[in-house]
Amino acid sequence: MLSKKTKYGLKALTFIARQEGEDPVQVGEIAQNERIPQKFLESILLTLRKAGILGSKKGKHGGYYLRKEPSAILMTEVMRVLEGPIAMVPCVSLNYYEKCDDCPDENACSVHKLMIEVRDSTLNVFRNTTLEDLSKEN
Amino acid sequence: MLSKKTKYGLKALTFIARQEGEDPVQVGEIAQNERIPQKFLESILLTLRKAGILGSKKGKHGGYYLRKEPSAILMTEVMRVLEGPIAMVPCVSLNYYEKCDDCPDENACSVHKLMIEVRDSTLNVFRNTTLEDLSKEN
DNA sequence: TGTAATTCCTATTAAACTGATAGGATTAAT
DNA sequence: ATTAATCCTATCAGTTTAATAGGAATTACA
Repeated sequence: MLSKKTKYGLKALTFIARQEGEDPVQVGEIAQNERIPQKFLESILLTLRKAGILGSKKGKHGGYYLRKEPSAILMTEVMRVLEGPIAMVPCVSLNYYEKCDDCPDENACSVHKLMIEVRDSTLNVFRNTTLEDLSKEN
Repeated sequence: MLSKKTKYGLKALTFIARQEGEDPVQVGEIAQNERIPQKFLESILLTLRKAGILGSKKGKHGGYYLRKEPSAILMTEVMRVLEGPIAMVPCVSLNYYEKCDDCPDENACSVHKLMIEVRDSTLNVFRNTTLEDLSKEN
């Protein structure tokens, strides 16, 4: 399941991308338009900022803005920040690899084989989708 | 993340498939060989039986066996039984569709678009993988 | 210089889910 | 009968998720 955190985060990024060129976008405005609990959204945008995807301006008239062009923001990056590893199993993760304690031989493991395929096909989608793609109306 | 339930279930099915042609395979044997907590595995195999993937024989010399050829058991079926919907979001699920309460227009939703692509690519893997594929010694 | 508006940070919470265990009922072979 | 297996229900501790609360820090601007 996709967590609400990720869902909200993606919606917020899309919202900001659609405003681009103007002033920073405020959490309150996003929350209202996308029907996201504001306090929850605050913490999500903070995460995206710490990950370097968003920048922020504090104080009155503050808000959030993209650090890169929407076309330069890949879903691989966003999903890893919000949802964590893309692989469904650590023993198949590119960025967060971990050996299974049970499995004696990874290459003989049927789950391992299957999960590599799932990872690759999902990765293929995320690598070929940018925030710009998400932001297109239609 | 793939649940342990699914991971254990897949390993167990693979184990049974590799024995095929002989007597029913006992939970204890699978548990030992695959290092799975036996009681937990019992409940998993029960689920697979109720879903029609496994058959069982009770009492002494009892155990579990496949109801179909390994080559006829698709990962779509197995994964749905063990892990639930393949889609990461209900509004994109083929078999368990549910509307989002927040989203006013599904077709305008950026998350929706992305998750359809992920679903399709994952589905593509599961539709083209059978238990026979998993069971091949590499 | 003060006030309002905003991000930033930490802590807490209720509910759900996960992984596992416990105990015994039921069934079948010998 | 006895033994060995599946079947079934309940329970539990731990983790995660989604959300809330409260206020500190920062900035615009009158």
